[in-house]
Amino acid sequence: MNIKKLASKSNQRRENVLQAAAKLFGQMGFDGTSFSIVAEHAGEQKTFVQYHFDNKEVLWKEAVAYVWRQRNNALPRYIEDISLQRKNSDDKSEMIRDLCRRILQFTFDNPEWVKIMFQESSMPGPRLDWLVEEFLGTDFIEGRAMIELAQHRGLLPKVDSMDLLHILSGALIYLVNVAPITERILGVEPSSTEYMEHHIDTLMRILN
Amino acid sequence: MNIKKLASKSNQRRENVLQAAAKLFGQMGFDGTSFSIVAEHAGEQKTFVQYHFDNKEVLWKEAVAYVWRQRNNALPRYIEDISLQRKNSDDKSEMIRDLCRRILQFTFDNPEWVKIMFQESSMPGPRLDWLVEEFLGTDFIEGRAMIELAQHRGLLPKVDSMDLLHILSGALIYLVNVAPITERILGVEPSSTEYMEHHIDTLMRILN
DNA sequence: AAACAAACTATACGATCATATAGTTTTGGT
DNA sequence: ACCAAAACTATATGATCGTATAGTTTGTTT
Repeated sequence: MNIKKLASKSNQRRENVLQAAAKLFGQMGFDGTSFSIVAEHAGEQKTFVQYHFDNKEVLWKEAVAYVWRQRNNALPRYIEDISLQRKNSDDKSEMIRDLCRRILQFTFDNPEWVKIMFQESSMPGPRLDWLVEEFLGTDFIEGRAMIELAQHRGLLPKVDSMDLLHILSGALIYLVNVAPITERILGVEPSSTEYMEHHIDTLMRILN
Repeated sequence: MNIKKLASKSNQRRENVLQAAAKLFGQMGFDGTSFSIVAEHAGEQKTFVQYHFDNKEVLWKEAVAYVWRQRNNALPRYIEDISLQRKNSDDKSEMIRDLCRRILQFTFDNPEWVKIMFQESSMPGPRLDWLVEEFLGTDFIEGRAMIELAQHRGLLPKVDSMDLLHILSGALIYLVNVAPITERILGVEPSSTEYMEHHIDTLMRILN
């Protein structure tokens, strides 16, 4: 019954709308995204979108929740994988490097979560409050806890964990955020494996 | 005559509009900013704004140029100050720290340039092309040159200069970008001198 | 002071926005 | 087979968007 509901044709159309909405909200922002555009990108009627999502704020919230659901499906598993995968002390540094790699890869594949976070942070208001309460609060706290775990194992320098979280997040996310600019200026593709690996190499060298 | 033009009452009103427009474009994005809102915030009529700036794209470009004019008035001077200020080898590390401090301070005071850069980078198009050609191209090249100068003087680790530029920029800018979030979660004010100094301290300790 | 250009404003227009409501189709239980 | 409810769609409304144009004020030159 639950499965049936999840797999139903209706829900598939609904999910399509959420996917399109998430992408568009990330690209065009809240104001730049309209029911008509979302519907068009999802191959649906505008009224279909409005039927399933009462108003624009509801659509936005559900789209954001959709994005974070994907993020939580992907990233925590990475982290568990990594914390379990402590075979010998040789590949200790390999662990943190792998975590960076996975975060970078996920963010390149699903940049919406960062875009939306930055958008709302640029324009603090009720939507940012909701974001913090719903997702960002725990994200920050868990991120800090992970940093402290890595520090305790000697994988990261023992500086203020919140600062280090910001520095690391910034270094990784900035790469994704300015990727279109870098591509235009240097003529390289920052989302390519080679570029990412090179960037992480540099980051790791600095951290040791 | 030129001075008269710059100081004229008319030009003062025009500059006011540009200031309001820059702030609003940074906060609300291109789509979220309208002639009426800009006019309202500048204390002018909508048609006054439209008279001076033929269309929205012109208004946006002139607002961006206004922001970069301010940035170039402020930052390069800092850099010159710093490169001239090499008294003894003791305060070498103090130089790079001071540069970070000034960039951070300027960005907290004038966050528009980062916001606009990220907005357009999220939604690549003709506006981003214009931004790159007009400002970002030289910014990147000059930034890298400055990193390499600092590396040559032994102030920064000798890793890939472009990567290091991204890492440093990211670490500094991310702090500003998530400041409203940090404030809500930790209850501290990231733009305060104490927080900034602490953050830079951590960054410096990692870089040495 | 007359004339003319530049600076500014009032008004209007079509498009599109978010939203509301009334109507139609599809579905599931009996 | 029937019918009520759920799912979906067609159409309408008022607001605001960017833009255009015609009209008014202001300033300068002669």
